[in-house]
Amino acid sequence: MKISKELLKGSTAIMILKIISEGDSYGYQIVGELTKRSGDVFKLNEGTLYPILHTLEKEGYVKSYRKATEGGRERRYYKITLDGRAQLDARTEEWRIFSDSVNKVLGTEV
Amino acid sequence: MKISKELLKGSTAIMILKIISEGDSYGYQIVGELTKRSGDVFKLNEGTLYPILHTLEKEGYVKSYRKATEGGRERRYYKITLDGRAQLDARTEEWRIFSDSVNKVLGTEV
DNA sequence: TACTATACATAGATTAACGATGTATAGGAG
DNA sequence: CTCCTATACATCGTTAATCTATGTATAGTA
Repeated sequence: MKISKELLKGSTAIMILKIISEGDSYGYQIVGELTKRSGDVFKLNEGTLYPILHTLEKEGYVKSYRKATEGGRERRYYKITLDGRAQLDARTEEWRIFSDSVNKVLGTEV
Repeated sequence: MKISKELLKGSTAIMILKIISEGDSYGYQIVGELTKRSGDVFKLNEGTLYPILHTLEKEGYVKSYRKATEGGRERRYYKITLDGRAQLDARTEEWRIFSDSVNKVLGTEV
């Protein structure tokens, strides 16, 4: 099923931050990881991903560095900062409260 | 906690439809019901609610009718249609898949 | 009589995600 | 060697949902 892009709003950045928090990662890898973990539900567009990464860096939640593969290809890796970890915790809690509340209204609680 | 408005996007219309599905309801009542059920997490603005109601009606998911209270005050009640019920089911399922997927990525599963 | 809650409505601003498009390189197929 | 595909990063313009602000009007209360 294709998920409406509107549902996605506000939750994409935190999922990206979560993936980076588990180990330095680069753009293309993040897209793949998100697709895999969500069971093909989320297929992030590059036009969505890269601006988010730039914003996260500008806000100080991640730091990037360039590194070459064995093949000589350059990649831009992202590393989470302390501020980023705090932000991740806060937004994860926010997600929990939000989704609980929606479930209460919809009556889809377990 | 105040929930980021971006998280809300895409889930508001379905919550409104759900409330109407349980009994004819009018604007102001819906706002109050949503606030109550979510435990004060969702406090919908009127500027958000009314355009959504108009859109739901234009799409054929609800039908409205005017009715006066004992006091003589006019209210616009909304009633869900058959199409609206089908839409509610479909979007509820979409929400379930979406939130499951976010939880998978965030590792917040039970 | 004045204020507050109820009740509905619309306009403009903001913002996130999307699609389209562009650049460049590595690796494999032919 | 050449062409094609996958990888890798990037930006621009569009779309859409919500918000804030503002407006109108009436019922009930102080």
